[in-house]
Amino acid sequence: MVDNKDIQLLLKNNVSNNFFLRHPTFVASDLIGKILVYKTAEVLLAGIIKETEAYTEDDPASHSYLGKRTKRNQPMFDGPGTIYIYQVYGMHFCLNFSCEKKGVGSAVLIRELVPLFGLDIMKKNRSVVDSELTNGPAKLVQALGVTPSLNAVSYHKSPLFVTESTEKTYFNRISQYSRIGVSKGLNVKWRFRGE
DNA sequence: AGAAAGATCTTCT
DNA sequence: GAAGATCTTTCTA
Repeated sequence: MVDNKDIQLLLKNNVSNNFFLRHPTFVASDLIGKILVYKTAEVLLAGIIKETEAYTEDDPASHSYLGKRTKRNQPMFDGPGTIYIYQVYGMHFCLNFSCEKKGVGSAVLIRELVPLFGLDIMKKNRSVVDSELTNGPAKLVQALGVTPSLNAVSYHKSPLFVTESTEKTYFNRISQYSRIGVSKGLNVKWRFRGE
């Protein structure tokens, strides 16, 4: 938990332009412990990123496998930091940030947050107990009140962005696991989790 | 607590 | 027509 002064400080430490211009496994790992912020005229919400997954073009579990573009996955190719929000199972939405240079289809899925600021609004958006607010990719999207209207928006111009933590590392270590909910690509440990 | 089913949209076969 | 980067509710033990 942080107070108002802390959160204002956090807003000033945006990650650099080159942050997403790397292989998604590096980005996914480095995102652990950083702060995801959603700031609009109405709300200011933030959470510590706890779990992520990387997806690439040569990855059979990825929407961008073999570099194939579709109407849905286009934001994955639109340059580093482009927001990619897709719908899963017909009813939920998941948030990703595109990685690597424009034209390469890769991304990092945000899977879990530790709620940090704006808990009251998150609760209103989800009506569940605190521990269930943002512990899943579709849950955190709902808690933040993010909608697909942000899909394909560049991270630099969006109300949704990532900042450095002002504290030293929030987690003791980062563990790697196989990804969740996929039937292919289970040979790589591209799920990163702060413990 | 753990398993199963239901909700219902996009993509690929 | 089936499967999927999921979550919630309901059932069973």
